[in-house]
Amino acid sequence: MCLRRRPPGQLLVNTSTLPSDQTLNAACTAKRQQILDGAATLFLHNGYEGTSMSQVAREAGVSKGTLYNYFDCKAQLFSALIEAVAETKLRNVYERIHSDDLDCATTLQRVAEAMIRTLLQPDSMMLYRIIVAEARKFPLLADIFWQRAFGVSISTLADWIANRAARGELVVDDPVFAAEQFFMLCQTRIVQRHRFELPVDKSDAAIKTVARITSESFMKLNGAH
Amino acid sequence: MCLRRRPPGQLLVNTSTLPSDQTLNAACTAKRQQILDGAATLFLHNGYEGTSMSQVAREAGVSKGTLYNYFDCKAQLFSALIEAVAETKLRNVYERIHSDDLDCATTLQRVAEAMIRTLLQPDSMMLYRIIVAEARKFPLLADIFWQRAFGVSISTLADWIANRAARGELVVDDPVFAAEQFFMLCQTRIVQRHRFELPVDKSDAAIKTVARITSESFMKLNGAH
Amino acid sequence: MCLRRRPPGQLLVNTSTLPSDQTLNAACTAKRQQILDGAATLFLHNGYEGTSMSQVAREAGVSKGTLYNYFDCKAQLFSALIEAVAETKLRNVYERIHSDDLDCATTLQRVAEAMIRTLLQPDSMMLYRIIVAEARKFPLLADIFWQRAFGVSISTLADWIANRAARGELVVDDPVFAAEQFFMLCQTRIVQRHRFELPVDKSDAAIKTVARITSESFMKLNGAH
Amino acid sequence: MCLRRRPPGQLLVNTSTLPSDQTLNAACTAKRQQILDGAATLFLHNGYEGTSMSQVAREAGVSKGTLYNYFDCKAQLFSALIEAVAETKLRNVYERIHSDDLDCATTLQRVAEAMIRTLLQPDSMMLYRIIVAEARKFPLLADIFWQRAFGVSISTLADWIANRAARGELVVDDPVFAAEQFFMLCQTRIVQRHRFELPVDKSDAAIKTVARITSESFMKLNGAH
DNA sequence: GATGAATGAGCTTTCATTCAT
DNA sequence: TATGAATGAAAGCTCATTCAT
Repeated sequence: MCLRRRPPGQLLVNTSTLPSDQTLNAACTAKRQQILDGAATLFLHNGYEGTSMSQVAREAGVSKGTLYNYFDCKAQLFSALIEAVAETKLRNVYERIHSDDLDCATTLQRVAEAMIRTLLQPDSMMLYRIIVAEARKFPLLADIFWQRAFGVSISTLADWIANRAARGELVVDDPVFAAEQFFMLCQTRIVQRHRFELPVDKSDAAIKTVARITSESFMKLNGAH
Repeated sequence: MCLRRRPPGQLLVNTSTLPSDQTLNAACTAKRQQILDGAATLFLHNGYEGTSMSQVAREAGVSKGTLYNYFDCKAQLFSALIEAVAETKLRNVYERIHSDDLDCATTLQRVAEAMIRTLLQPDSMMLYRIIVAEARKFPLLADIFWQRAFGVSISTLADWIANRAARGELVVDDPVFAAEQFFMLCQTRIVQRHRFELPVDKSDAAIKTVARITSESFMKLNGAH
Repeated sequence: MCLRRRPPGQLLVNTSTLPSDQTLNAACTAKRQQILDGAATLFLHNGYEGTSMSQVAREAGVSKGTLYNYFDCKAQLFSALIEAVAETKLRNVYERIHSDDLDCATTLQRVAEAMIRTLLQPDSMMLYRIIVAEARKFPLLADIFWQRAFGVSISTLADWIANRAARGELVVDDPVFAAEQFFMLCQTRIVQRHRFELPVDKSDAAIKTVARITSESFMKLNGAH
Repeated sequence: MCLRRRPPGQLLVNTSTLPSDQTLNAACTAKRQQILDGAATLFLHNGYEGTSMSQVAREAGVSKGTLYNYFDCKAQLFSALIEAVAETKLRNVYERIHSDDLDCATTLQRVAEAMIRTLLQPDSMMLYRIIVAEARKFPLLADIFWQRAFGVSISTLADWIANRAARGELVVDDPVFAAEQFFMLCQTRIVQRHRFELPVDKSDAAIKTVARITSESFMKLNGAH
């Protein structure tokens, strides 16, 4: 048995025991991916407790036995899934950051807009919900999520900020902290309220406005003047 | 065909049917409170799905039947609990705001510090996790939480900001948005990372530093000069 | 607000979704039959509400999980059982009708006797009790019971009556109504009283007497003279 | 404790222990009637298992404690109720029989019609369902029902038949059996089918037709010619 | 006598996991 | 390796009955 259903304390999933990518042959990987695809649909819709292994098996088109050939238990499947999903979600945000032939304010506004839109996507929103909800049970998960999603965004932006500071366009002591502030400011109003399922204007115009204010605020805080 | 346990759509709990603050007699209230206390311990530790009604009964020292005499179903108990908890959690934050004979920067720094400390408390942290996780299933919950916790903090701060702007100490177009930005900035680094269970310096000094930076940032954005 | 266990209205079990007589493989059918056998014992003894799924599982020698692998819910198991039982119960009655080289009165007396004996069997009696008791909750059940049991008997007898009328041995306007009257007359005294658990002579002789009177009555009502 | 919830064998309620009518003071009787009225509504709508003591208490406007002051257990309350209800239900049927200044056929047709209408009433129908369903568990109940309802009707009609036979209008060997046959014939088609919740024409015309056929049939079987 | 809060066994149903084929 | 039938613990919830007030 892998795990008790309702663990009294922490539910530790040692991700180091996951079959790592390099040692898997192709056929195995294909089936594994098939399972992960099915799992993604369900976990991101219904959460961890709301998804049953039978559902995953059906959705993925494999038997329950096969499921357990590839993943030792539900928690491990979940971990593997979040690992896979987190990686791809915020990619377009920091790709945006690299297109940096524009002035600071404009770039930041575009990044802010991309960030807001990404965070509002149903998948991302659900991912955030799940990670925050299950972070205590799956501490490694949050770590993975941070490293592959938020963390990457922050360090990418921090690098960009340091670069612009070097050029004299910004004046920044701690680029990482500044980047973190920037991402927090992005979440003002729309993202934050949407997380609480509160009614809020999520129109294009509203998003652009928050993005603009965020960019302007950042420039006020860290601009060269 | 057969009754589904997990409804596909929303699980609406009409909180207006909760025994409200009418004149419940003392005995009734005492037992009710006893149940809520037990429920708090468990729900705030293990989340909604992770807590069973049997556990709550045992923890509260009552029988399952008694549980259901006071609350129609698990969802309603949960709702009532969150309602009760949310109310008390952020109270000290906005009480801090009213002690306003100090200069802006100092007041804001104290508010930021109180906010950070509150959000870092295990209960608050768990409350945030649960609300975000279950907001889809319990839309009214998030609403309550917002109205009694975050919402109150924001509008209290917004009022203070408007007041200081009237005095000429701040220059602010949209006091509510400014307040929302302030609270987002409070969550930079420590709170945010703690939510993801990432290692982060949560020392007094670290908290004071983030509070100071937050206050300074706000003043840069909205100060009279 | 919360999910009610007992719906106020009808409990519809769409029997068309029951695994029908398709080509179920042998193993599946064997286990299914094993469950139905256990269910028959209990439901026919204790009725629908008086039988629990745990009891059925124990009686059938399977786990509760297995029960639910074969039947979606208690109502469906019950429906499937009644469907299976109803079919076999009255078969020997209408088989009796086909042996028709005898004169009318003798044939009818034999049919009446078979009918009375069948209706007095503990299983049939209990089946009648259950169907009548649960007809409101399971309208399709009564329908099935009628179509496979009483209905078949009536239409078989009605055909026989029409045939004899064509031969000039009977004079009948409405063969179906005549058949219905015949079956009601069969239930006079012994069957009726037994249904109410009243003391009544159920001896062979008594049965033969009622059968004879029934046959004679029918001939008086519909005989050629 | 009065009775186990799910009795393994028979559920005997010794009705001789019911507080008999003469020894009860007025106040007590009033409350008792109040309870029985509430119980009638529920038991006749939802059956024995489908009715809870809490519901009865609420419907009757008394506390559960009071319920148990007047009736030792659910089974006894149910017994007392059926006893009370059965008595009143078929009264109008045999009252019809006494108005006997008409010719046989007409009287019988009126009695048949009254009988059919009575049996089709929702209360009577439900009473029949309940008695038949619970007869095994409550053997005394069915006895009571027979003695106060069906039995009275039969013996009243049998007396009338004997009287008319003495007048030479009928030729009957066994008036009781003839009466039983008459009541069975009344149940042909409409009543029988309605018991199985099958669709059937329950119009005034249809009822009159069955009543007429029943009367004619009886006259054919037992008329003076 | 009347109340209704409290009890706890029992109900239907779900689901992670195993294992014979 | 893949299957899916089988398991059984545990879930949410009900209800006849008791008893302190």
